[in-house]
Amino acid sequence: MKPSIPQGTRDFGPEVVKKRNYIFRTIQAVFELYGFAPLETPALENLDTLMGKYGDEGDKLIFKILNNGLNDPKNIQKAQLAFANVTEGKNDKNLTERALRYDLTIPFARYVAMNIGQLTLPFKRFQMQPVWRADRPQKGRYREFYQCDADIVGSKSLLNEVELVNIYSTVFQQLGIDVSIRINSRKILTALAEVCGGLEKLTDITVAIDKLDKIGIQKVKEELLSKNLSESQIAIIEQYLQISGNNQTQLACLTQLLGNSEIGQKGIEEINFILNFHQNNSALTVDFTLARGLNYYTGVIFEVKANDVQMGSIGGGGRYDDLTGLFGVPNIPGVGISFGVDRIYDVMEERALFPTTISIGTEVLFFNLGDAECKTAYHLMQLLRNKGISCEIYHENTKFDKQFKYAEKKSIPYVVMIGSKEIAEGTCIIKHLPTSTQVTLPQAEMTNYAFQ
RNA sequence: GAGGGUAUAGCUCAGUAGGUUAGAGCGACAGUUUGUGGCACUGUAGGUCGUGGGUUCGAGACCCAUUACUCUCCCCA
Repeated sequence: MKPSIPQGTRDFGPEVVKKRNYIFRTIQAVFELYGFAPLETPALENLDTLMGKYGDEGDKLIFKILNNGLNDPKNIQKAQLAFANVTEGKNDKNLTERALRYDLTIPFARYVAMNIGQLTLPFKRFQMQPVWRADRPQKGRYREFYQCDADIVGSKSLLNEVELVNIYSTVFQQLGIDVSIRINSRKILTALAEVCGGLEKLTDITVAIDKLDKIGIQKVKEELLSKNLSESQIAIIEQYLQISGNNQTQLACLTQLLGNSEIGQKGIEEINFILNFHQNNSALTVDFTLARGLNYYTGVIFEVKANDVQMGSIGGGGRYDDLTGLFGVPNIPGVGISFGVDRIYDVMEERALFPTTISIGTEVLFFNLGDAECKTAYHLMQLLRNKGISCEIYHENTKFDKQFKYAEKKSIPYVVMIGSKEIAEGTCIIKHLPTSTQVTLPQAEMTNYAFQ
């Protein structure tokens, strides 16, 4: 049998894991710096928990897990009936009642709803775990990928949004990725829908205008036309989409267009509040075409894209006013952001942004030059390890050539050579491979040598 | 869910209008070199050309099917 892994999943080799961990470490350190506490939830959730939370398209992409014991005689009939239901597009508990986590936000909401009595609000948590989507894989899109989320629940304050923007800026600055953080408010989009065709058109409108930079104004208009919007309504949307200029100019134009709408005004105020805190943040730009697919957002929404790289968004998030209401605990507002680690990795790889230092593993290789020599070397090596220096000893007594090549291949900068001559003298040779220089030291002084 | 592309050695790929024993570079291994690697030279190993069928005197190449991978659209991190 030819070994393989499922489509859209990946193995991560040692070098890749080191680089990924660098990203995780960076993000986690910033999360902690801003006062977020860690949380982990199961890979599996009850299907009920997830269904209906991500929109119709989202529901289709949830990986469902087949129940066990379907072949048990007492289950067979139920299973067959259930299967018929499923082929009609419905879910049936007799066939599947668990699913793989689709994102980290809904499981978090579920956790908050279950533990609301124990939590001190506002509750700030971060979570870095894989999620699964039954999507067709392509560039920058995987079926298993990691998200790093930070959310705050139990606070309506826009200060939270301000903080989240700061987290985005800090992380991407530390990683060296040049990004633009786009910001909009669902309230503004709602106001637009109120003016053009009513709230039931909100999704159609947002989906269409979200594609503007991809398909152009003409195609967007065609799509809106096909969704039964009138010419005059489309004209307003076109005006809306043509808003341009710097952040202040755009807001001024928008106020003219939607300022009469109460909810529109609120949206504009929100954006203004955040911009005021970030006057010197050139990465932050308002973008009224930003919509975001997940339909639980109700307020400010974010999306982060790497500049000058052909890649979908590498982060996103927004405010949701009543996510826990879905689980029976109403009136807990929340806001959060997410980092797409896998795409961030791809961007950093493409841009060669990983520091070279993160790939260093073993620092010192001890040569194996015979039984007695090996024993001496081994004890010296343990002394070095006790000082926190990572060491290896070559696994067998073979010629220098091989041992050098091993060190070179693993990018081990130092080798320590102890042969019969050194044993007799009580010395050792430390050689630095990159510079091809070496020193001979008494063995007792080796642990004081400045390996670096 | 819809539509493209690719599949030849461990890796990256050649392979010309179908014609004899399927090639290169890199890598691996061995030697030149039994206490000093990277360089160089020499040599060795490694492929039922994704799988199954068909056309043909003859198929890596052409046709059909199938599988895997990859990209685009929808949607999304």
